[in-house]
Amino acid sequence: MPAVAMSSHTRFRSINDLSCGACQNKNCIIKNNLSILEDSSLVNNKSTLRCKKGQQFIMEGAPVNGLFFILKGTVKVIRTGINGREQIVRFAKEGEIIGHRGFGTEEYYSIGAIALQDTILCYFSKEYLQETLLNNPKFAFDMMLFYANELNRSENKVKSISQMTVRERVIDSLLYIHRKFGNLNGFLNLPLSRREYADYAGTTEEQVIRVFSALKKEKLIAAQGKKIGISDIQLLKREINDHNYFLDS
DNA sequence: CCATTAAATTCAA
DNA sequence: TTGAATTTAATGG
Repeated sequence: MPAVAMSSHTRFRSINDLSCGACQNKNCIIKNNLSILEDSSLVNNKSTLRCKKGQQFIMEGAPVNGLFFILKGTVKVIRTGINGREQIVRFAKEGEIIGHRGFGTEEYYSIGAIALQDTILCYFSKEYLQETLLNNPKFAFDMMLFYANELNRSENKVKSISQMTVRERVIDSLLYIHRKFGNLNGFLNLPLSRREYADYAGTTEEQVIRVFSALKKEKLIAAQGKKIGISDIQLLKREINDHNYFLDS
């Protein structure tokens, strides 16, 4: 009789089969090209990694050997600043790529990545990726589109951090989370601490708390602990549009 | 920035 | 399922 802890939600679904063929992920570039890639050395040599919540699976400065795809869960990508301040570069969800330069000539990671929830990752080695990209134009094209989008988003973020006020940056962050992760029961479908909002918006935890309090008073958002609900998305959007910022991604 | 208090989450029995 | 322990939020100096 195996004494398994019942307290943790240990539901063993059919996640036993982690092969690309069994994957349900509609966003994954590899999954979407599986007709071409099936039985390729890339797919057959991938490895999977399970991360617990809060676990860091890419350390800044560690050597690069490949590329991670998220099979399940969410991840934050960070870069540590000069004073030890952690800047969240982006949040990533199922189907997205972590460690963008994993197949290039880069030798060491310039970013770190931490699981926000229990997460399953697929890991593809640099060698097989390079081989596959060289041989499959369609796959290479899809990858290029993904990278172009990321670059666009990253450039927008630079602008927002340098030109917007704290309040606008916090609102921008809320809208970004809403866009990307959507709502669940009227709350944003990704629980983040105020510190994480601060690290993403490029401000401090206190500032975020104060902006949240103001927004609550103005009935633009609702907050219960870590759960944030957006009450009036139109007004929020307008507030940053007036400062001539828009564009989705 | 830090200290205090209130509130929420986690953990283990 | 509960409540004690720990972490996180909120406020004011």
